[in-house]
Amino acid sequence: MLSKKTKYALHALTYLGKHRDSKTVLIHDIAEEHGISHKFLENILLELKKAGLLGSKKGKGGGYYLIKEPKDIPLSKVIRLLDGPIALLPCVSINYYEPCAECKSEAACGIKKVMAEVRDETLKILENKTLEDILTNE
Amino acid sequence: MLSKKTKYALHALTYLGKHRDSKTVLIHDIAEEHGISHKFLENILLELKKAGLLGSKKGKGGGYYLIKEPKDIPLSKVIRLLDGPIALLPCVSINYYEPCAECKSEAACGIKKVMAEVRDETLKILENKTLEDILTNE
DNA sequence: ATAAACCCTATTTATTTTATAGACTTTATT
DNA sequence: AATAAAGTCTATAAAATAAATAGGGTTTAT
Repeated sequence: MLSKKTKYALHALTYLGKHRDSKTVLIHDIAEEHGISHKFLENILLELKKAGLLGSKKGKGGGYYLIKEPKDIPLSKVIRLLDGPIALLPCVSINYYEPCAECKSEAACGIKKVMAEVRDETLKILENKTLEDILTNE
Repeated sequence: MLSKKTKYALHALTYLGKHRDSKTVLIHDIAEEHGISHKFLENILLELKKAGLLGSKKGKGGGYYLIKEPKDIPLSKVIRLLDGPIALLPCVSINYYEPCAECKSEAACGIKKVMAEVRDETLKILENKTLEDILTNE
């Protein structure tokens, strides 16, 4: 399951995607729309900005705006950013690799082999679905 | 990512799958092989038993054994048992459905729609991969 | 000058996961 | 019958992670 962080990020991105005509959108408006804590959302939007998905304008009249095309924001990107690995096991993660303590030989581990396949197939799905798909369903 | 519980369950099932010639296998042996806490593993095996994947024999000379064919134990089953939902959001979970607090209308939620598709495709993968696939890779 | 809004870091609180403990039951063996 | 080995069950503690809060800082329109 996705963390609330990621879920809220998706809601925020969707909201921003729907309001691309406005120059900027206030954290406050997104938070209110979904009943999310303003401060919590603030941290999330900041992360999305640092990752290059959002732009912002400071000061009075400021706010956030989408900086990328919705079709160029795959679910895989958002999930990795806020939740971490897509792989089901650390030993098979592309971006967050770590060995498994209980595994004697990674080379001979059937679980690892199968999980690498699962990862590849899952990745196909999550790279293929983008914010655009969400927006066309709203 | 999978919890350690699920990961250990997979190791245990793999171990049991490899030792189907023995009548029973001791918790102790599996725990030692993978350096897992005996007591923690005990709880996990009990769950697997209650779910009908394993059989057991009590008392001296007792232990656990696989009760199902490896090909009839899909990853989806093990994951659901120990980790819960496969879906990325509660509002889209088949076995653990819960509404999302921040969602005004589930019917009109693009995130939900897309996540339902992701769930379906993920499920295909996880129902298709079984303990047998792990065993043939060991 | 002021107020509105994002920026940044740290801390606290809540929740979940992981691990441990211990008493109970069953069964093979002597 | 006694004993020891092994699974059963429930509860609790410890650790880790996620969620939320706090508060001062910076920028900018008016």
